[in-house]
Amino acid sequence: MRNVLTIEAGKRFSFWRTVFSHGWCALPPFYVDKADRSLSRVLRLENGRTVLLRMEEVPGGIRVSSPGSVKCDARFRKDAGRQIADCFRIGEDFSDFYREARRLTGYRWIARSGAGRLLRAPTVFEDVVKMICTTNCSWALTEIMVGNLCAKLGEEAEGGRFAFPTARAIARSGEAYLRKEIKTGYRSPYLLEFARRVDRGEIDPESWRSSPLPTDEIFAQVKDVKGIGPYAAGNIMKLLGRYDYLGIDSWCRAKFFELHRNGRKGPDRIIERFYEPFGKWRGLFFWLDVTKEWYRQKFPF
DNA sequence: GCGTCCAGGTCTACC
DNA sequence: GGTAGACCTGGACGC
Repeated sequence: MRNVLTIEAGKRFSFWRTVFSHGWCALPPFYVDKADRSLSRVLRLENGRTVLLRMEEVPGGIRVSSPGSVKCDARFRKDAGRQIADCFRIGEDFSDFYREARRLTGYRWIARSGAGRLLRAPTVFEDVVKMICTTNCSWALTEIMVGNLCAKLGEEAEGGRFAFPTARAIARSGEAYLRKEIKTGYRSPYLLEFARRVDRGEIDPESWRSSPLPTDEIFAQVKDVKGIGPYAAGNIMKLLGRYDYLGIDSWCRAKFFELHRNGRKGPDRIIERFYEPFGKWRGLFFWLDVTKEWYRQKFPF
């Protein structure tokens, strides 16, 4: 294993809080190795090559190493460093969020622990495809769908691991193939249409991360993708760094009513009203509220 | 082992 | 604008 890069992340950064921020770390081409205390990921470089990289926590940052024979020049370091920093949201400013969290009783743990960064893929395309694969099914089925996408349509990297497929690879696969081999079921035409529009350049999801457009306009563009409804769009917005939407699913809904209404159920507008005072950070406060116990349960060490 | 039912989020048709 | 039904799969359950 060869050290290839160290990414500075600052004092407030928590590697494992970010890795276990939600379910993405369990979906290929991310791989958590609890025994090795590392997160691996297959990256597609700008030169078209795919590499498997291993990431581990070091004080104030992330150490990146490679099990393979990657040419570790300045161009590689810049490219891989940018992609990994993007996944871990290193450049995102959370100071306003932490200031708000410190002000609120019951939420001070957030600033103390460095929670709040949600792990994301290097590309918005991958995040959107994965989010469609989380809709209307169990998590086990999501794992099957994403696993098949990588293993059957992604490019092979070192160690028998696969990259996430490109828009072109999905676009060329066909609906029958997606249904039969990838097990994406009725979502197949949605995935196909999205991949084809991206491949043809009709939509540019990557521009959403840096877009100066108001949040509601980006939300409308995200929701314009077939197969993306309020839940999926709200969560994609969080991965774009905009936290105005809650992205409520059945699990979060049940957890909220368990935490705040002694299990008494009600309509979603009760949840929306509860988080309205949290302003532009409400989506993040909502997510951290319902998943507060996750970290203690999932943290491997 | 087989059949049935249910959960999960979004789309479309209909009122 | 609101609602019902269809979409597809895995898992739970009963026989």
